[in-house]
Amino acid sequence: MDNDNFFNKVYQVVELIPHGRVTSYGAIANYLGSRGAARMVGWAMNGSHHSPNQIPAHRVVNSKGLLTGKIHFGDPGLMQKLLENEGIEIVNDQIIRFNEVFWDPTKELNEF
DNA sequence: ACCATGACGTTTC
DNA sequence: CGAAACGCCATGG
Repeated sequence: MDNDNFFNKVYQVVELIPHGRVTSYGAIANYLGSRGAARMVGWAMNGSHHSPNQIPAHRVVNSKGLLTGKIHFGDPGLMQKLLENEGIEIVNDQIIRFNEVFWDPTKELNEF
């Protein structure tokens, strides 16, 4: 049984993403302590289907705000639809005002 | 134990 | 500004 592994951390952070906000793989990886572990975040999302909870992976995009993982949703376009449903504008698979909807765990979750 | 892959990121040419 | 290469860490075979 795995609980405190890298994956679970990613799941937690992704589930903590507020409605109408998005984050990037690198941001999560950085929050986990691994700067270059962005790939692992994506890998974790790949196993998100294994998670007992629903992982809003559609709120996780790459640093460019591009919906790179939309293909893994089963049907491309679903990811964009979900994001648009939350008030996020997307054009050409790219998030508009990505800087405004960007939610950084290391910045938001990090209390000071 | 080693090699290959992966929904990325940063740096360099 | 655009494309390519390297780096990064973890999982799977």
